[in-house]
Amino acid sequence: MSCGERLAAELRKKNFRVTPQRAVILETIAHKGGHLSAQEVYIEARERLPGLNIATVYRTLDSLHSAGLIDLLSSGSRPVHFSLRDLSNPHGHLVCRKCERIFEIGPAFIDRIVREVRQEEGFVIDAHHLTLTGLCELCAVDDLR
Amino acid sequence: MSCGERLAAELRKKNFRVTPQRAVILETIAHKGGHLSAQEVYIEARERLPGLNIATVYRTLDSLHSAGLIDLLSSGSRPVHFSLRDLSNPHGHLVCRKCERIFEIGPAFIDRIVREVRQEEGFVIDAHHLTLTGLCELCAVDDLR
DNA sequence: ATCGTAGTTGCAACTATTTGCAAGAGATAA
DNA sequence: TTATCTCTTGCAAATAGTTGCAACTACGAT
Repeated sequence: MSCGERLAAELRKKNFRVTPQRAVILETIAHKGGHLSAQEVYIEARERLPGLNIATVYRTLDSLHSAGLIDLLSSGSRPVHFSLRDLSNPHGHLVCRKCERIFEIGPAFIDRIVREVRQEEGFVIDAHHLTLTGLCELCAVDDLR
Repeated sequence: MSCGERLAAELRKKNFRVTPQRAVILETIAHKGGHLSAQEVYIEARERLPGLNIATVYRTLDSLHSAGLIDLLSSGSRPVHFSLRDLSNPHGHLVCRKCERIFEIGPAFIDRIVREVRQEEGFVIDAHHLTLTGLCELCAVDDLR
């Protein structure tokens, strides 16, 4: 299924409409790859759709997120970042609060955590956009003061 | 150890100074309980320290957080909320993205997740301020469309 | 008690994000 | 195709959060 088809299908499910703004913003995120801030998305996307407004970008990012098309990485502290959801590879992020590096958690382990939380608490975690903060291996050693 | 003594001890460790602003802000959070936004902290704290500036509040919340005195709840989407760190009860939060309710994860289960992530990934999650988003039991049922 | 250093604060300007509202435009049915 | 119903958008104003900088002050050294 193409990117555009998925966009249409997922938005419809939520009773959201398919608009040029949404398509351009999703394509921008898909094309650039990695994690982008709302402002970065705005700057990129406006080149392809000049009249685009920043308010629309924020609202669109919200919509795309609740439609499950993009994930967000709220690394504990400030600016939330957005990335294309990769259906074939649900993964999480470990954000080191010291060196700020971001590590991925693989699908297998994510599955395990999701299963455990569902069993213990009856809560279904979103496997996509699981973000944990803490200290990476190296920084943890340093932290023993 | 009193609240003031802990403040002093923890700040010193990080080479942070003990100031009236920091004391008032920490007391405000301790006194109100629960989770407060930066703006709420500002409004409350300013009553006890009239000249207090909003920029100071943001900077202070950062400092108190990195000193480990308060935790933050960044519920996936917008405004970050702060709460006093309860040393005797490290816990996490499950935020339902549908009904927005917040559930607590108990210390025992938190410990288990922390241990598992350390084993599998060599990453040491902060047990305080572990926040997961997803769907609560009720909303998960609805979500089966 | 006084001094000096470096961390902190308040201020003001700036950037980022949200909101209300009227005009615009997808989707569905006729 | 046209009408119609809502969802969306752009705009502008409001709110939230950040930053540079000079003045201030906690606190260890003298």
